[in-house]
Amino acid sequence: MKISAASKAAGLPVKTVRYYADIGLVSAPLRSRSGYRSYDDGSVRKLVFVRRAREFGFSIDACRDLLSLYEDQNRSSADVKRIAMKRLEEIARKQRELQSLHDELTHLVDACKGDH
Amino acid sequence: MKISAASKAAGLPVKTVRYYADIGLVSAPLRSRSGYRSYDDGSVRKLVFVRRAREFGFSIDACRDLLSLYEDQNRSSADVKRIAMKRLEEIARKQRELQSLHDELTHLVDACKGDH
DNA sequence: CTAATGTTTCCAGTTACTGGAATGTCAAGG
DNA sequence: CCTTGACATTCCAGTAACTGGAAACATTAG
Repeated sequence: MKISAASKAAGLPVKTVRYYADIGLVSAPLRSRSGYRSYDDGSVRKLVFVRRAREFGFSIDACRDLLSLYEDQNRSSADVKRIAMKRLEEIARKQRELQSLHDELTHLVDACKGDH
Repeated sequence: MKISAASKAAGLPVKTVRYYADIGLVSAPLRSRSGYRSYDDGSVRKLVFVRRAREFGFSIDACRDLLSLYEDQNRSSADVKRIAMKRLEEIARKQRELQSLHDELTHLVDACKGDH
């Protein structure tokens, strides 16, 4: 799969996919003879994961940590769990905050139902 | 309320609060004799709103739009509703994406319950 | 009164892209 | 076979939204 197909599948701009490869976050597993990046399903899954994590404010470094959970077989189970749990707490907090934002906007919309 | 109290109440760094004032997103309603920014509850509420919106990837310009909903009395009710509804759709989408992220991490944690 | 802490402005640096130029590759049509 | 157009490459510069730090003034605590 060439870069534009991968970028489409991941929901990221081509530029960003190339950038992620440059900084060593998610690299294409190989290059074609002519130098084109060639992505497989595994790397696309990683790109999707990074896109979601980034959309919720996780830094590139945090994404690096999270991706390493998938890849580092030497990491202890407890270690993996600790990192993942910490992120889950953040996500739960973000979910609550998102709900507040949602409620505030809903209230705004409801206020428009009347006449004001 | 001076800037550090406002920043604490809003959950934003002092630097960021000052930055938001600089770019005219959320300004302190007045200055003390000595030039200190003086915030009231209304501006703190705006700061909290912006913090939440920013955390979910709304741009500064999008925040500007949303804040104007609170302030522009001349804006038509339908107009307000249209903008707010559009943002609500985005929020709903983000909620679904956040859930996917949550599920992926939960799966990771569950996989660690065993032995691997 | 003095020391510590808080605030100001200003300017430079950082993170994470994003746009654009110059160049190379490849499949399809004439 | 040739060329045209879409897609790829690298490299470098620019942008958005902060973030850190210096120099100077204000306020408060002891």
